[in-house]
Amino acid sequence: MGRIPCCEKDNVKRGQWTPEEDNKLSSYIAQHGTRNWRLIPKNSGFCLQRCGKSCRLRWTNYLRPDLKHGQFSDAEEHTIVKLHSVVGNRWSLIAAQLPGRTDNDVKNHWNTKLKRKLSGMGIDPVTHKPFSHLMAEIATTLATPQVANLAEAALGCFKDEMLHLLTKKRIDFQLLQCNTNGVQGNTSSPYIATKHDDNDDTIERIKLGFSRAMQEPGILPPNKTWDSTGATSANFAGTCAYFPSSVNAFLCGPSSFGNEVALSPWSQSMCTGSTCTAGDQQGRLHEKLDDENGEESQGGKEIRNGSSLFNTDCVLWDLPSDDLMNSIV
DNA sequence: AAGTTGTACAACCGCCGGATA
DNA sequence: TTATCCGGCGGTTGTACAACT
Repeated sequence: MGRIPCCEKDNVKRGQWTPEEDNKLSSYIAQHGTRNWRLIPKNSGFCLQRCGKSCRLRWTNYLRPDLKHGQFSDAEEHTIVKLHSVVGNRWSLIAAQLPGRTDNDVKNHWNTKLKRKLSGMGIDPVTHKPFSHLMAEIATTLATPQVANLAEAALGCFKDEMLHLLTKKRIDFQLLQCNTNGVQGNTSSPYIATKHDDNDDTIERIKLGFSRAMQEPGILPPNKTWDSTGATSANFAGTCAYFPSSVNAFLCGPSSFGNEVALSPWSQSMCTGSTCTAGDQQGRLHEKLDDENGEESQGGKEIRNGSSLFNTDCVLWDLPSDDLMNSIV
């Protein structure tokens, strides 16, 4: 029963393709097409010691003559972000809307650049919503004791990033700001003064502030439904008041949502490693909550099947392209 | 100059649904 | 009918190179 294997698994070459191998593969496909990948390495005269699967990947991601190999244009990036807000990580669907780009190209570009850009703007790259919006949404669904746990868990996620920021050169910028114009507060601020010697204490202060903010009834009404259409920084102003400005830049995001995205040196830098991971976790939680509420997300069945996928007027992510395309780093 | 860290991207891995012997 | 393979997909890893310390 079944089929014969596509190749001898222990007799195939792996790793980088050589120009000679590329030439062999291209020549074969030029003559015979791409009908049956498993036959390509076997066919006489080509002697490609590659798995058929590897041949297919090499062709579709690199050798295909209709591929673009240059940098992504602003328009392409904007398209990727918009489509990602609708269909999520369905790279093949997104790539299908970008002639000459492969799903691998799109995926790599998203992971190395676009995701960071969004995070740097205070937007969760998974849900395409402001981080602060997500935090508030999650908090409003929980009872007060759970909020304390949430604060603990969230700060656990953020701790690495916080430590990084509080101990690296970016603190110098903050100190410089304080010394030169005094806008950020006086230099005796306990948050600013803890440059190297008091990281744990700083984290504890942040955690305490976060817990207090989340449990403050006036700030986050327990049963209040977040208005996604009218959310502004005012919704979170009370929460932000508990933190030093540098922490607010992260927890509370840009000065206002939507069209005005203020990119402080702090918010710009908060987009790597654990922060993005935290965002992912929040995004999944948000999706889970939506599912439990019986709401079919934009990535639902009709989207997944969808030939009419991109005819939708539902653009969840609607920042001006200039804001998006501004380089963060 | 050497070591470290960050970035970009090619390639691989494992899973899934459909096809096939 | 069923076991197995193929092709496609998304996630992850490996590596070369650049930038930084």
